[in-house]
Amino acid sequence: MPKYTTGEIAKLCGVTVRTVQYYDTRGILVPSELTEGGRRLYSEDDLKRMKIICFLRDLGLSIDSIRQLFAEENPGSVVSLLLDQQEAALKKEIGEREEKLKKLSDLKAGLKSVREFSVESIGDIAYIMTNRKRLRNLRIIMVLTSLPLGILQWSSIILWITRGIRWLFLVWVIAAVPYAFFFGRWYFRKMAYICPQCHTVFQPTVREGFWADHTPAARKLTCPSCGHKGFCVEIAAESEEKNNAQ
Amino acid sequence: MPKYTTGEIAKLCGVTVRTVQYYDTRGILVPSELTEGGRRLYSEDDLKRMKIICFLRDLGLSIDSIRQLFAEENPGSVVSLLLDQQEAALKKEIGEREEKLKKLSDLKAGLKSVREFSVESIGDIAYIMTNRKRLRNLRIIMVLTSLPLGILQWSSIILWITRGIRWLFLVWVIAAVPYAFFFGRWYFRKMAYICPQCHTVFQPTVREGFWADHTPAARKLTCPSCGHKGFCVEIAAESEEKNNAQ
DNA sequence: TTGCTCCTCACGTCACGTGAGGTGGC
DNA sequence: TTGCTCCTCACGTCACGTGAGGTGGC
Repeated sequence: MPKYTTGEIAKLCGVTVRTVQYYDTRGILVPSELTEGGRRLYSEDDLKRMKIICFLRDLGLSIDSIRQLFAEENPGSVVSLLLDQQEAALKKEIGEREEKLKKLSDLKAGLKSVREFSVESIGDIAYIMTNRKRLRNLRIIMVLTSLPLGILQWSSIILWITRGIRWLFLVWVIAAVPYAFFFGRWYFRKMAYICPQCHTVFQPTVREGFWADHTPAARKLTCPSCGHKGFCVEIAAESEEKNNAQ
Repeated sequence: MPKYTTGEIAKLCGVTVRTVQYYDTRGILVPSELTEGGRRLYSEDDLKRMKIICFLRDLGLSIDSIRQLFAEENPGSVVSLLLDQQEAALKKEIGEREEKLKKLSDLKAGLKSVREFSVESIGDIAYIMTNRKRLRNLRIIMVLTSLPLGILQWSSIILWITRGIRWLFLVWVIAAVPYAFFFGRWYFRKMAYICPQCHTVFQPTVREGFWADHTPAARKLTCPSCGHKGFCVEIAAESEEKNNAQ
């Protein structure tokens, strides 16, 4: 019957000597013999056991789980439980990492649109990312509520040009003015803007916001905190309950 | 300017007090003020910084990476590098976990075919799994080399039955006998079997293997180690170089 | 005798969690 | 004064890696 030293076991199983020693101290692979000098000697069975241990570790099972399995009277029932647990754990870990990857690529995309990068830009982008869902919802509401007026606007213009009918255009104007007034109030209460200079989140007055130059995602405003005037990214404002809670 | 305590910062960022304190000792979020009693006080800027830290930690960046980013003179160049590294690391981790999942489901499938489970069965299945590729290759070679003889066999039988021509069958017999002889020698040098009793890997004599009862994956053999007679799973033997190396 | 292998401490890793025992601040 | 929060050690987590200093075995 051949006997293996620590180093031989390690080489045969593709691990370090330290690992073999460690499994001894953890009690999952105790050498079946010791020399007078205190050196570990492993039997053929020990080697087989070590290979099983390495295989299970390679699946990600913890040392305690492996010990449990070896200690169990009828391991058949435990093994499938452990494997199912491990499968679930691995799937969860993969899910977490995929979520992180998603956030990473969002952040990267966000960074591309930043002109002058500073570490604080990351905060802005993070803020934009977390509020994006609410922002999208707000924009959908916005488009839907202004749709009837839009249709009215264009049909009245077409009628005016093609048939010379002007009264529908007048109807639109009469409808549009109060709509713009109430809509503006609603809109600038729901929206907020990030100053690219001092990274403060602020809400402009309705008047300033309404008349400000803007793109689909930003608006040229003056930051009330630092006085900087420039295009500020639009985000959804914190919800009112939160503001009240403060 | 409001000042935040450790607990407030923790609550606003969704972490524990201990984490906020820890970031202080690690030097990535040092409070801008201390009370006379030694309590930490954080400014508005500290809060913003903490939010950035939490966001980056949520992507999986290490504390040292984050420190690096804050310390950098022009962080724009570093940030994309760090994010790319992190993306690669996450993808690698996902890949590793998917590999483990694959092995797990292979092991589960293997366990289903085991009648009487013992922990050693795991070793057998692990062994089968690692050798499976070579086994498949050997079986492909086996099928391909025996294909011409098989065609000869069946065409000779058909000719005999339909037209009464017997000489082709004789040709097959003359060809098949030496083929079987050499093929058997080759086959049982390449294959090995696992004893279900003592889990030893062994190679039978050509004679025993050749005449043994068998299924596509197992063969009824007597284990030279423990004397157990029963169906032993077929695997690819260790390659000869390895045997010589021992 | 000379390398080589192995031995046992003992500390380090990473980002905190968990008490213990004490104290600040409303 | 009473809770509540916060403070600083200091140890634990998990599976080893990495020396240091010493020794066994061919």
